[in-house]
Amino acid sequence: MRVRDLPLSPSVVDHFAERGVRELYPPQRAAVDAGVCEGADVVAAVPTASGKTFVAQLALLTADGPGLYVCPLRALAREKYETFAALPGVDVGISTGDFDATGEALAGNDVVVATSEKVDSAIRNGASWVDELACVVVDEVHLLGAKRRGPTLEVTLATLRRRNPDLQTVALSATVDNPDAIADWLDAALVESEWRPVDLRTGVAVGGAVDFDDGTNISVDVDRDEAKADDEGGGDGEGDEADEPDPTDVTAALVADAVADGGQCLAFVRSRREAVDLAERLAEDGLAAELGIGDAAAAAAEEATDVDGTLTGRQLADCLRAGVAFHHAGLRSGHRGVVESAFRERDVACICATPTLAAGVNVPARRVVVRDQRRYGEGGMAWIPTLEVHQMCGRAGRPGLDPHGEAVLVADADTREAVRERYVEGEPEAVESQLADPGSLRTHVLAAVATDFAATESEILDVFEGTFYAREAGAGGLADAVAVAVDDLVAAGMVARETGGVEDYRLVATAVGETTSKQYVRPETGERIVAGLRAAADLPEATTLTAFEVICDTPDMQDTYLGNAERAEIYRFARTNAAHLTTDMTEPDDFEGWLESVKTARILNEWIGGATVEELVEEYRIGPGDLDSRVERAEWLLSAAEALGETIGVRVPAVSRARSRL
DNA sequence: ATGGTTAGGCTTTAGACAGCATGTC
DNA sequence: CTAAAGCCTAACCAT
Repeated sequence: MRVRDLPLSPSVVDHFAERGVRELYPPQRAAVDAGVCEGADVVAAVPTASGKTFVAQLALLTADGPGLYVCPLRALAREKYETFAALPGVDVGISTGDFDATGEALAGNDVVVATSEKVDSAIRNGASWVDELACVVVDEVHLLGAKRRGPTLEVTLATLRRRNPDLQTVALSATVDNPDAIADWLDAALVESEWRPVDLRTGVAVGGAVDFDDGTNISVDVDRDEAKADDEGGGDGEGDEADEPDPTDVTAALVADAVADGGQCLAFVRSRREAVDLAERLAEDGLAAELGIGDAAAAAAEEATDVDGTLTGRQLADCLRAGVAFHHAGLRSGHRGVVESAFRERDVACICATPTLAAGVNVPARRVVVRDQRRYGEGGMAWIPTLEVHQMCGRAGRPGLDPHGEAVLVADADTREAVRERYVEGEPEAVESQLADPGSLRTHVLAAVATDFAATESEILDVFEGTFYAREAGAGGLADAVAVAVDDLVAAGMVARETGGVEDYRLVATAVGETTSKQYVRPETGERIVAGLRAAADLPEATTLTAFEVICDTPDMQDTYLGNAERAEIYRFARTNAAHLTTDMTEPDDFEGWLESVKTARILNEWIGGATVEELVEEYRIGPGDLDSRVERAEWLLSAAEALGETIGVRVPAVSRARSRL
């Protein structure tokens, strides 16, 4: 099947031809056969980089009206925006929290690219363009199973479809265990495929020997570092443990092997620090020395240095000069951008990364090495989900550049079988709805009431009827949980029962509930802010610290790790500033959590007081990127606080002061 | 006394979405 | 239901 046989305009056909796209890949063909070009609902569960974007473009270009492309990451939204904008004759708009092409202008676009939260927010704020859509494409639908963001996605999709029954829905998913359930939910045709444009072989490495799933194997020389080699000579009771090479040495050898062969590599590790350590080690090994990476790498290092004078920045620059980089969420977006583009330009031979890179922007490599398959989480060390490891592995293989991609999981003799079974042969997990989570349900129940979509519990259930959860668990499955959510919201002062008759009442959002929903904060956050503002108004002197304490002590602010060594210091800080804090230290519900909030508040307060990134990063042991994200959230939450203050008629000047100083 | 080594204990641990109204080059 | 690695310090050992 050829592109020019599709119902596309000649200029679009030319556009694709210029990029070498003339023939459809098998999964794309299957999607066309399923009717993506004729308005049919389609779920495509296919591997990363097998041409999902093209399927999205087909749906959006052939739709009879404006289209919406929903994706989970802002960086991804930006990337898709660029590729859609390159299409001839298509007006594209983008709408994400950090980058918004003016609300009303979106109505005029042929295609809008947005994050799911932004679409949800647009619905809550009554944006008109969402009702005029002819087609919605949801990328990475398997995120339906994500703890907090999954419910948003399914409720948003359900709402869009409910308000617009003719809406064509196209959902793109990674390969998961139950794509049929997703297709069933959307009444869509299912396209399932394992096909990839570049073959991928996955192997398990024990020592320097790698066995791939296609029966081939390779071996690499593992240089052990001296310290390990030394203690092997001395130890006697260790037995065969001496024969067990260090996973980091194995990883380094696998990376060096790929690089020596002219390929680029991604190495995934468990923590940020280990990503940095590994990158520094590879740089020291002179990994990319003979690659002639020289000038361009120096330029990238310079760019990294220009971002800030942080320790992280200096480490990154040093690594880049050696043709290596690290990548994790503690990096500022400027640093991430430098690393990503340097890698794409092939000025970097290897990126050592945490999972940020697994699902983010496009950075294909010849070989992917997954050093750690277990990671610390709630409740100790746990296996990383198969889906996630598959996404890391899926980054291997660059079309047109590599004969095939290679993914190598580093194991040892004891774990080899478990790793092989779980990740090489194992199926990815099934996607499960998280909507029943009380916290999520509360926010979406409030949204339904606040937008006047529902005024009774049974109407709320109607709103949720189109949801993945309802399809899986049955319509009545949510009734009890919704009743609890309503009670909670009434108790929180977000929703009121307006009696009309004896047993007859209507649910109405209170002014506070409405503002909370529109500001897109969770009900608990709205509640905490309202209480905080009232308390702040009673304080003899509310300062910017007060404002920060209030917004940091909410579930919408990410918490900041509080080390044992710092705890006493933060405690003292809280005591000496007790007059400016809204919480009585002697009887907090969650003292530890509150102390963490105080730490975050203190950081933000010093930030507006003129402290530099360098100082704060040093003093509070957080990454530069962590500071940025907290500042960003603080801006949002302070504006929510201002809006809430207005609706309850409590003015706290410190809130506005803090906000303008940010 | 000095220097070096080791055992044991303590600390730390992935990621990232959202509002809104103006002003500016 | 589930951990592991780095760093610091104190103790210990050899010279």
